[in-house]
Amino acid sequence: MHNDDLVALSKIPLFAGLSLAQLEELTQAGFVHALPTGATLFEQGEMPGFLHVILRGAVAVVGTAPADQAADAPAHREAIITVFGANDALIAPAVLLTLPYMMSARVIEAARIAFLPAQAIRDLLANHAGFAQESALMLARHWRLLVRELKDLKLRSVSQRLAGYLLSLAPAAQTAPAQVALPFDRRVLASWLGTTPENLSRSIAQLGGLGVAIRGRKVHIADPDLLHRFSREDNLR
Amino acid sequence: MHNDDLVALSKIPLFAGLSLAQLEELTQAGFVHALPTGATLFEQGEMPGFLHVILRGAVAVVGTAPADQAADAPAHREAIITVFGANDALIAPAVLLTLPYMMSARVIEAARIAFLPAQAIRDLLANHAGFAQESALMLARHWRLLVRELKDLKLRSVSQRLAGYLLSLAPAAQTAPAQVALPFDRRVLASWLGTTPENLSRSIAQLGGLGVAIRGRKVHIADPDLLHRFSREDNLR
DNA sequence: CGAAATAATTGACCCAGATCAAACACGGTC
DNA sequence: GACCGTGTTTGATCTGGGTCAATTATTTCG
Repeated sequence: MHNDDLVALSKIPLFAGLSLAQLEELTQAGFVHALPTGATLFEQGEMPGFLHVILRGAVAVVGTAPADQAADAPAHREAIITVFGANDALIAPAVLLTLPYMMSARVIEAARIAFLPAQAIRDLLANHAGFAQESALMLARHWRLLVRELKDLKLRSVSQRLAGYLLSLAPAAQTAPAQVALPFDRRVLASWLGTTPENLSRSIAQLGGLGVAIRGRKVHIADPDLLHRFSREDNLR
Repeated sequence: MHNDDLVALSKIPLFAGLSLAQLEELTQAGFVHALPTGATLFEQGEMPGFLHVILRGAVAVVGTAPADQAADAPAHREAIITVFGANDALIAPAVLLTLPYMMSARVIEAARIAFLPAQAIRDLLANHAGFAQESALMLARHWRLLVRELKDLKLRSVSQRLAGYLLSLAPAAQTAPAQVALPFDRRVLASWLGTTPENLSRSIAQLGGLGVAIRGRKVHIADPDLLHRFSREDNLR
């Protein structure tokens, strides 16, 4: 494993408590891969072999509906459950519990990813108090992310979710007009927001009436405050 | 705190690693309340003061949409995000991270609940390796529960979710007809499944065609296997 | 550069599930 | 047993968002 990668890992809170020796032992049997958009890290149902840590890029975690084996096969559906970015560890729960993945993971933005052996991670959890503590805190944060998605899905419309998402891209600019860039293509964005590309288009058009102009991946938000009120977002993260 | 309660707590994996002395210290500043259906444990937005552990009964965790302050107030919506039962610890993430609750908690089945001071829990996380490890494992399990709900919501119909829920009530009876009882009233069930009571009724009627008879809270499943195929559930928990 | 492939938008239509409203079905209580 | 309130079902209608299909950008690449 390259030294830069080791340094990057050591800066992630989850591993910050490890001594250099421990970190080197952990990465001994691990490796780093650069993966292009579209690459699959693992499939739903597989047993986890590694904890994946994203050093750069982004990975979507997608759930796939059990295929219908009826004669009129209806194109197996799938949905992005959540997206992980740089410095995130990918699906620790399956790794820690030694249970099969409930979802598949696909690279959606060219990524550099560390593969750390699952057993070594489990050993760390059992033997390293600091690691266990950081694991708990990380999992707690991840839990809250999912809760937010669940609340969004049950309580807000597609347009509201889109509005909220656009605001989340803008760095805290509450009143001044903001200019942001969409990090993903429409298909990914749609699936993440829990809708279809067609509908996303319509929602984008709808937000035009609230001072949002989107051309390509460039987004101009004329009045963040107005948008925020429309999105009906609670501030709870 | 009553001694029976102490014993009950000590049997929960999360606290199993504590010595008797540590457990007593933890419960020193805590207490146990018996709460009727409808009681509220905490509200969305509040800062957590306690970790709640359910000794008996059940608690629903509900997200509420920010009220619309427009003139035509549209009855503030809310949705059950998940339900916790006996031996579950309620929303450790907010407690561990010292962040406001993202949801409210309401008793939906007469409950006996231990209130453990949040700060004591955080201290345990920092100082007790076994507790930190068990916390991580518990949070990992909870994460997978939410993932399942998210997948269900995005990929399956109300009837399919209902079918899956009914099967989850029946203890592993894969082939033989099964008789189960709904633990909650229709309103709660509907909200949990992500629908309305009216629609739940219709879904119930629909399942009649698959050998499911529901009268009151008694459910008779004539052919669990048929129901299972209809529900299109993957076995991933 | 221009053709082919891919991505995004637009339009027409459909459907699962929500909403509104009314009719029932009960368990309690007196 | 009659009364009342709550919980449940049924019916009619509406609608957000999905699906299908055709069109119009964008890329990608020879």
